[in-house]
Amino acid sequence: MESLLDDISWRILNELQRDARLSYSELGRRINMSAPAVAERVRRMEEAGIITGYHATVDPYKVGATMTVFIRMTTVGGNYDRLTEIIQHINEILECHRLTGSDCFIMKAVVSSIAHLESLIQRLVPLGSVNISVILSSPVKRHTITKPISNPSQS
Amino acid sequence: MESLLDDISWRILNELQRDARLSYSELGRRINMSAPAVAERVRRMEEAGIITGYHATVDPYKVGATMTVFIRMTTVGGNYDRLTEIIQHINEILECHRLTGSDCFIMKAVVSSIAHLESLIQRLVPLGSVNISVILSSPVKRHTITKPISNPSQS
DNA sequence: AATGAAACCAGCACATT
DNA sequence: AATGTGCTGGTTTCATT
Repeated sequence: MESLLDDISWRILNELQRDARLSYSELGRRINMSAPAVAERVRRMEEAGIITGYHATVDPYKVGATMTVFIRMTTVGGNYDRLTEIIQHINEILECHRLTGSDCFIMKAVVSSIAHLESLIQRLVPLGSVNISVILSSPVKRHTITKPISNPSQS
Repeated sequence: MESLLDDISWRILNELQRDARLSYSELGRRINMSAPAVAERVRRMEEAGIITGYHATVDPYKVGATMTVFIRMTTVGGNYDRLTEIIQHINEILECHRLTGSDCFIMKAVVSSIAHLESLIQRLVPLGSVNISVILSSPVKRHTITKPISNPSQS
């Protein structure tokens, strides 16, 4: 499979995944292209939905959180839709994904204390079985999406 | 517990978590403050490690990925350090966290095909037991970190 | 710690290739 | 689709409060 993007666009994506606040002129300098040309490529990637947004990353531990946890949940029957609705409004839940396998959902959440974690669990237990794992450390906090070097064979 | 940040800084964080490419002047307009004042607050939050970076978000499905998976792994003894070392260099692994509980690690990875997934699993199985769940959908893709309204009681 | 002024530089639109 | 130009507006520094 060929990459869907050319090398120049991948270089732009690499730079913007590392630092989303780079100016178009600085971006142009780094990849040897004029600022308007870079801006036009970025605009097209935004329009195509390749770039979905630019987000400042906040360290939760610097603003009051003491723990980040993964919550694995299994719901039954009617609680399924209720859960997806309820978790939208729980600020502590940063992500929620529906999965194959025996865990219906996995969520990442930040809490400020054990008491806070307990109150969060209390809101979820009526909707299914809840299993909490606390993050001890993160060997890979974030890795940027890169151009595939060459994809493994596929039929 | 009082919030560690005042309301103005929280408003800046909210805006920058939503759109990291906002100019200081636009930011200033939104929160009724001069551009240099906003820039100075942002600079201090960066310096304090509250803002750890600004990142463009790339839709993996628009650049060749067909699946996002969670990989849960348990290692034994000597493979522990080897695993943390090896996963640093696997581009497909976007995140890796060490957890309490029976799963030593949880990772998020993107792959372009089933064959690609199989080759990724092949690289990991020598290091421990591997359990894959495929993301079907993401009811919460990302939620910004917000000011705690009032923390639950804690001793 | 915020403001306002000024110098500098970036963004944007347009004409050109 | 990239470049260069020129105008508009943003960023940054500094003096002031």
